[in-house]
Amino acid sequence: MTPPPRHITLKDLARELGVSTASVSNAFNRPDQLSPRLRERILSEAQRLGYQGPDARARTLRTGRSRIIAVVLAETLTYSLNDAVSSELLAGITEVLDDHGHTLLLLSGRQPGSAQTPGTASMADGFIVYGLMPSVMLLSDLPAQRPLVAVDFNIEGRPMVHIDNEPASYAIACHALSTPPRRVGVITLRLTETPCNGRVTETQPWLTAERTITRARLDGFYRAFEEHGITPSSVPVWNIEENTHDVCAPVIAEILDLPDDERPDLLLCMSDRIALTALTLAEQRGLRVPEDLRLTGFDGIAEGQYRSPRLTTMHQDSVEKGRAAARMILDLEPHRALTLNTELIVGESCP
Amino acid sequence: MTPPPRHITLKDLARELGVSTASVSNAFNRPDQLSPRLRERILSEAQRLGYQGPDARARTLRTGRSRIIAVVLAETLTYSLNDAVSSELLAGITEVLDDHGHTLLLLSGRQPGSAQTPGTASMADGFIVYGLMPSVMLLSDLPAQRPLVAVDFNIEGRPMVHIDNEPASYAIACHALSTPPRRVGVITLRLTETPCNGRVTETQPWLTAERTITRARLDGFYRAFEEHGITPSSVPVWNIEENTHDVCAPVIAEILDLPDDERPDLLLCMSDRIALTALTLAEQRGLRVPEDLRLTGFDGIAEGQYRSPRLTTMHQDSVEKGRAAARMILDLEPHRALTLNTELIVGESCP
DNA sequence: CTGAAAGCGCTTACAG
DNA sequence: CTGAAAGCGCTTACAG
Repeated sequence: MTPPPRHITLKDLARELGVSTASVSNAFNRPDQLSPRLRERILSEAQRLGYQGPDARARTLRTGRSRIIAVVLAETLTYSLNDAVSSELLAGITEVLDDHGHTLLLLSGRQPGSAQTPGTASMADGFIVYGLMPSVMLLSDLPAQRPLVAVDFNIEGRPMVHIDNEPASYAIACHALSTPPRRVGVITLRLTETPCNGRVTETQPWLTAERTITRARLDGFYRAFEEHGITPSSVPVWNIEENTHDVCAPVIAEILDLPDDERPDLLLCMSDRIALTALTLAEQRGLRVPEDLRLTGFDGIAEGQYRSPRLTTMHQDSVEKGRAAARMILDLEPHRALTLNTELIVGESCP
Repeated sequence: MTPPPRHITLKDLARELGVSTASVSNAFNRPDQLSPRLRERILSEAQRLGYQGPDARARTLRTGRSRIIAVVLAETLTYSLNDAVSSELLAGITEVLDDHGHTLLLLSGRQPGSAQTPGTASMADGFIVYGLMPSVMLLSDLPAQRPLVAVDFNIEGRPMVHIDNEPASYAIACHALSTPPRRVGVITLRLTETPCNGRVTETQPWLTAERTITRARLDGFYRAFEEHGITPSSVPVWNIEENTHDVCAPVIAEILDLPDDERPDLLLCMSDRIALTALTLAEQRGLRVPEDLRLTGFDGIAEGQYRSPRLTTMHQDSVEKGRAAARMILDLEPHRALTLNTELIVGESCP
């Protein structure tokens, strides 16, 4: 007896059974291409020898399809996995991929490591790109021939899934301004060209609307301000560099610790994460929400609703965004620019 | 002029340049194996022709290494991506993988789709398995020869990363019981053999300690009860089927809506998610925490600390768990059973 | 320092 | 219904 080979292959199995490799392959992949009896014989012998089925690595090279879809995230993977909005997007994507026998590979456009191995990207059959790429991974590093869907931003000539940020922001600002504030403030995300975690001054250049959705959201706020007799340039803007509690907290603290006659009594925040941080810090300072401070968020994440006061926010369906992007990448839906609806949620933080 | 080929390969490039395929391969993979001049010539011609570098699919077959590590999650991907604890684990894993040029593939042991394509798993160089597998994906479907690290449970003969659940639970229960409660209750996760979302009765069979970490945690609670003169069997136990707000809420509501003389004034919860849901529902009912109800959690997720009252909980470092598992799978650390420390966090929910 | 050649494990027209 | 043969795109000893 020879010792069993470390690694049994389809060819080994075919030789063992005295059939061709084609029949073994067909036994696993196209049951209609061989007699049930032969198939049964092949499958049971495979089981006996511990052959787990055709190797995905070889199949992928041969067929040109890996059944892997890569999601390229603009932020770090650590951020994205812990952020409610991108987690929901990923959940929506995986839901559709899984239903269709595909698997998710996570890539980051921001991680230093990714630069070392641009190669792995070429494993994927298609790409879903979420958010604008910063410097590290250039879109041009992705295989140009393969399908690609952009989420929340536009790539010339590529399908896209997004929401209409300007009208959504306009709507929530109008709701908030329907009760006139004494002083309104805005907290933005990634607005300035150079990093700025705090009050935005007149002199700092802003990113263009092509580089950040913050611009479209700010446009919506400004339109509402003007309609309510507020001069946009008179409204203070604070910018947050990363949408996490730890990065938000010092900026929010700075705002809440302003003297009473300077502190806004209405804060329009560009994410629920920011608004929730403001809520916590306000409570810690004994500021009552909404009596002393009204707050609005954006996104409509669960955490903002499973609490009291509930957040007033503009809900976007990130799960559906992910599903739609996945359906397009799998060609289950026509490639196009798809705009999803948003919905105002009125909670107690800004009735 | 012939039209440019759809897809340029290493071989095309070599022919174009009049060099061997070996030199082109070396230009990309082993700079020391050819003269700088030739390398430069190859690289610039590659750029000119739009060749993005050796195809990962072919390289993977040839070398036997994909630089992909699969994480197999016991829960659905949708749950795992939205749960703070597994998100942190994934973040820890990706951090290490990325630093070493590897990429993360997400597999679920619970998704129906996975069963259709057991093949994709064989793309991965190694596997990190998180939590006990339910019926759908059997561990035996994974390639037996490849490295595998188990997280939070034991697979005979395989390395593992976990925490010591019994002593950790004992410690937090002792802290809580140091102020004697009038009535204590326990809320568990996945304790019973058949699904049960609510009060656990005497007759329901429990999963064994090999099947759920809940048993070890309950053992810790019971040891503390006995030391504090409480008969474990007298303590009511409620079980939660899934660690989400929506599944927790009705069970918690049932507990909080008990008549005053039956409602526990101390609830030991097996996760922060459960305890946070209890906190919200208690607040909504005007129950004061900790005066009317003391609560402890488990896990130490950020959401429990960025609020007031902060949760009293047992912190486990899920990020480090992920890092350790990833280091083992990449052979950066010896394969063994690694037990991480836990730390009691005393918040206002149970001072 | 460079090139010719074998082969990773599979799938798929195609012929019988 | 079954089998012989080509080839997916690359890497790697090995010879020169």
